[in-house]
Amino acid sequence: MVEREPLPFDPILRAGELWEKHVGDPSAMVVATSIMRVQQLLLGEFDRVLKPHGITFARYEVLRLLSFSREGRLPLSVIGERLMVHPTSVTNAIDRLVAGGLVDRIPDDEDRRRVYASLNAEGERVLRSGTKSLMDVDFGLAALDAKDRKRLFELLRAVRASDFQG
Amino acid sequence: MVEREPLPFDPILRAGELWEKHVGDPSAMVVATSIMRVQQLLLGEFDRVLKPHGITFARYEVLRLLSFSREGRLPLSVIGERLMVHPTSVTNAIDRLVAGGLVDRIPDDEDRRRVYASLNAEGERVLRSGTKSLMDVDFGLAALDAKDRKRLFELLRAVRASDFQG
DNA sequence: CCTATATCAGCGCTACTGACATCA
DNA sequence: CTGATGTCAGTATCGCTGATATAG
Repeated sequence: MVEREPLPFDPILRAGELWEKHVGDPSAMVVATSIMRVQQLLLGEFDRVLKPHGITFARYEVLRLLSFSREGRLPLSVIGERLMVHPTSVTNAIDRLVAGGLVDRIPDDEDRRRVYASLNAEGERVLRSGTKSLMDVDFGLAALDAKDRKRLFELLRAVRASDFQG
Repeated sequence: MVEREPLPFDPILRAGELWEKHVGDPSAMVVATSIMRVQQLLLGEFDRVLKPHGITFARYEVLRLLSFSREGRLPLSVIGERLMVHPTSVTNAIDRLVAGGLVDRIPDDEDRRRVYASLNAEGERVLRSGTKSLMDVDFGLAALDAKDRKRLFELLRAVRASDFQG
């Protein structure tokens, strides 16, 4: 994130006005651009508050997913499926979590192609402290009240409808 | 983007249920996670439809910004300010647009520290065809009607309020 | 044979830090 | 001198392709 003075105008709103004049209906363009910018703002803040804990937000999500599983461990393929990331990205993320001492790789005796990623005690500690840091900054969404969060969640849910059934 | 079968359940909704049980109020977490996923979906689709035109979405945004300026050219510092990206990222993006023959670098005679990026005829052609491709897929937002787009824009605007005054 | 799981090498992209040259 | 502009080297992250080993 670059430190910057606030602009004297909303750059996306301005782009929308020019788009309407020169191209046509700006409703989809301004929303898409807003999504990109908000994601950049949030991810920047998350990585900044998680940095003291030695993890990125992507790795935080892996830790959280593991902690929510019944035995604190999941096959790498399942991790990729749930977090919607590429298999090689999962291998890479687990490599780094293992190197950081937060997760262990455990081979599956029943299906020997499989490897589990398993949250260990240090991983649980880092997950707890990282969660506290993220909640302290309200996940970057302090500007929204409960009702707004619910509306925003539902609107975004419609956009990612292709991810799941029902 | 990985080709994948839709999950039989919404993974973010499930994470929210578990979060509520083990951590607390999930309203901010599920919205933040949704933003990350929707951004990933949209960017994947944009880069896929723009690939035949030889540009990424980031470079598309530079072309669009230049085309909206009075003379089709802007100093690199202004580009970084408007698109909220790091100065070195601007240099990198312009490098690639120049290499692709879409933009020219023009030194400023009045302030010789400055360099303009200037949209050329080929850049205008690529911008037009790229815009058509993006509009053909409705910027990934075909699931939302006009009213939903407006509501989503306003909610996201509150989150990025630190970017601008007013 | 075909498919699934995980890994590895390598490439492209973006973001950033730190350093630097140039110039108002 | 101070501060602004742009560039460069180098690093980190992530996403992907293609290939490979292993196993069901």
